[in-house]
Amino acid sequence: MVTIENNCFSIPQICESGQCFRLDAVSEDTYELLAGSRYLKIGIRQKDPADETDGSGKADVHGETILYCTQEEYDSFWKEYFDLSVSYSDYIARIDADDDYLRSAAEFGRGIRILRQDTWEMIITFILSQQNNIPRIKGLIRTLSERYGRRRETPDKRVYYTFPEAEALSKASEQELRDLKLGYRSKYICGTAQMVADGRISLEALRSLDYADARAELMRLPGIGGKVADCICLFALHQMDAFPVDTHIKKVMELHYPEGFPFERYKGCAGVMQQYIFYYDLKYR
DNA sequence: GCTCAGGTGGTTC
DNA sequence: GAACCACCTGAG
Repeated sequence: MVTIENNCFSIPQICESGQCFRLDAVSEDTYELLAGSRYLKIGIRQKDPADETDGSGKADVHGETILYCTQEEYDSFWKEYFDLSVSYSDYIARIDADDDYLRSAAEFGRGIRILRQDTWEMIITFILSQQNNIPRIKGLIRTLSERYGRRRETPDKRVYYTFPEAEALSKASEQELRDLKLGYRSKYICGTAQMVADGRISLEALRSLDYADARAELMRLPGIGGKVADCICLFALHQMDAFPVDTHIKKVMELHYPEGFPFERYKGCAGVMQQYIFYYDLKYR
């Protein structure tokens, strides 16, 4: 069991930030996370509610997060996964003092972190995300895992399924996937799984490319355009200059940054700013 | 019935 | 290269 006290680390906020589709609340103060073939139970302990005065939803930022894993598992995997060796306060401190909108967004979502998730899992997840809503995406991933993943048990003897390997998915037919309600994305999943399984795209090689090259390489896969490639670059490859622009971000950009977003100023952390904006817009819209 | 949900790919001008 | 449009599905 590992306890983390961090001002900029909130599992509920990460859960709602839309970067991870296998993190769910199972009770008010307990979450379950599936990552690749791993499972993690997470407890949330609030600080004294009397400390919270404005009821703005920031309450969960200050408190303790309990990861139900060994110190060794934390050191070797989860610490990096949650990007906990990096100070997000430093990112927030870089925000333009005159940019009221971004300052508010960052304050509102200060518990968000950019996770370092599995590349293959993000590729499939964000192909499925197009023209789709979050609950349905989660359902499709669950279905795919149950059908093509491996059955496992948690320490509490609860059953879960690992994320399907490219090899396993490459053997599925388009019709099989359509029957699972993936719709027109079925063809993309088939094509992508085959290209990864037979080595036409190397996931390992993606890690060593810079942002522009990784993005271009990802876009060779069917069903992956600029937006989805940016999501994979940010949430899996940790390319912090990736700035996925979906319909919501596009509207915010038009409204608050008609002259263009200052990417130069936020070199190395534009993706974090995107997440603050996305989450703020999602919750405030 | 119609629109919309975190888009992509193909066609057209 | 910008502007269409089809594409599965389920919820409101």
